[in-house]
Amino acid sequence: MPASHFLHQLQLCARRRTPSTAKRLHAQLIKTALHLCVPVPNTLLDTYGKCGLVEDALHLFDEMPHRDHVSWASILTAHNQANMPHRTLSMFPAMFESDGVQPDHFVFASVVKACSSLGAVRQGKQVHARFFLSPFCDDDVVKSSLVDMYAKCGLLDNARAAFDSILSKSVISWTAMISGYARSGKKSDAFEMFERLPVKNLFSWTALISGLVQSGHSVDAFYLFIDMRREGIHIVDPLVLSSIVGACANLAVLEPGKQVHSLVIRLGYESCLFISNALVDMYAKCSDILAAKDIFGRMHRRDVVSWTSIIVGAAQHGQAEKALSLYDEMVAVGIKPNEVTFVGLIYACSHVGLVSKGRALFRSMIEDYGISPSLQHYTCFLDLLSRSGHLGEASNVIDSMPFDPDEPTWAALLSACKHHGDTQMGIRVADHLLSLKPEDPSTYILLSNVYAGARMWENVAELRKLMAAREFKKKPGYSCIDIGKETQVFYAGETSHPMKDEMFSLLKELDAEMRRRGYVPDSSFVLHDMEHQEKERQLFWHSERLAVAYGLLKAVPGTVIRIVKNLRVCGDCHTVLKFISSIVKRDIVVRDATRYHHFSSGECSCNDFW
DNA sequence: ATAGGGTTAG
Repeated sequence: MPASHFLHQLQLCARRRTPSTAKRLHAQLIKTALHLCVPVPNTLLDTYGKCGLVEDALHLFDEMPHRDHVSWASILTAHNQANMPHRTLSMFPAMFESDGVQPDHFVFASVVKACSSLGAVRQGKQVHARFFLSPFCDDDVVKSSLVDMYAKCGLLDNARAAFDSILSKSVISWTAMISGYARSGKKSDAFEMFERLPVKNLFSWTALISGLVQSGHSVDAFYLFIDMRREGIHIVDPLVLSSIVGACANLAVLEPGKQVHSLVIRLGYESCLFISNALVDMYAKCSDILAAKDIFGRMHRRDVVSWTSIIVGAAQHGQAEKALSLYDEMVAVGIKPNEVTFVGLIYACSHVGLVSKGRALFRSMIEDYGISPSLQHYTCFLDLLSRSGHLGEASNVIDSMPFDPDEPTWAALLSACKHHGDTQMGIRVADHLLSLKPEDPSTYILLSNVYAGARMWENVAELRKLMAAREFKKKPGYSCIDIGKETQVFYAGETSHPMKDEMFSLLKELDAEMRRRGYVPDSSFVLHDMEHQEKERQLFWHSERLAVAYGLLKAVPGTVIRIVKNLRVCGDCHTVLKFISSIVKRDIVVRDATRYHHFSSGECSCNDFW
């Protein structure tokens, strides 16, 4: 059998990604002693890489008596493809230091890509300099990868300079630049480039749409997706679908989410792993945890993202025990948790006050899985400790952690001091928090309550001065509710709605019944300086109450009322919604800025902590 | 023989 036959077979195998065939061909090559004939070793290396067998590729690479720039390009690319860009960068210097081989344009492209996936600007710039001085400095492919590298590192001007230096711009160069602008939230630049792009393919549309989703412009992304469908672009690859499912998740819009889901089914991508993962997350974020569980239950294959999505979903919906039992199942089937999984797990423990379980998980994360805790892990853990009254331990953790605590961290501790009546510590924390010049209006409410509780009026006065000086604008609160196919948005204090009279009398009626059942309005959640009566009136017109009233009037009787709020639910509305759920015997689900509240028979899934 | 753009969980 001639060597050319084997080369052909290997290339076929690389294209079809069939690792077992690769190994069989390798064995046959050794038997026929062809495995040393140029270019067989390099082709084998490439095939192993493409089949996902990096370790075998590396073994082969180490044994090679003679390595040229093609061998190097292949092994570096293999590591990129195996999602090990770190190894690409750590191996690269040995190319000239040990083998005396200079990088060519293929090698440059691979190394720049590795810098790009790691966000390693410093090394990226070094490679750029080396490329600039090399004989390959005119190569447009390397320049495209530089565009991507700078854009991913947030250096849009450098990316643009690289883009402008490309002599003959391909659709790939354009896509890299558009994606860079979109991901960085430079919406108008992204749109302008996209308009100028002469031929738009699925890749270019996907780059713009997914970039916008990542930078929080999910509404724009959604409308673009509709344009793309109208243009008749064939969705031959499901990646754009995962972005658009993600857009529905970000916006917490269940109806459009369901429509996208049915499109996914029509196009035949429902069983694609990362699409199912995105769907699980979308349903959880749209408050339909049952649908999320259903998708998860029907998945043929589940990876760490699938498990983490459902664990985080269960935790956020107040189902802590479920989250923890899912974790046991996940470990039992041999899936290794990662740092995101532990965020969900510690969050779950914090929800139900499982202190020792949370401590054990925090330790296990470090000791069993070698994950060093991030600020987010510390924040979850601190939340757990302080909520359950372990204030001293929480304060020790703050002192010993390798991060500077931020506003939410101190605020969580302060809220716990208030809740557990530790005035001494509360005042210390409050003073510290105040010195950080907080940004979040809710921090001021908390501080004001703590100082007022301790009768420290001069501090309350100072707080007011500070707020006036900072002139921070309170974001207007709004709540959305879907009735059938239409969405209604309610702003706080809204008085122009066509159904306002009916909503008002319903709320009045419910208010009377609530007071009979022992409800006392808690106006400490109203920030502004005003008369007591006026404060109560303000509470009465909070947007979530308007949305609930509308839902009770318009939604099909007996169905779950789902509301999405942009800010956090205030403490008084939280009490009111619990009362309403028991008075009208309806389940109400509110997704606020930080968590999910399932109100049912007078109780809430968040255990009254939020 | 080898390279560059779009992908899900906090």
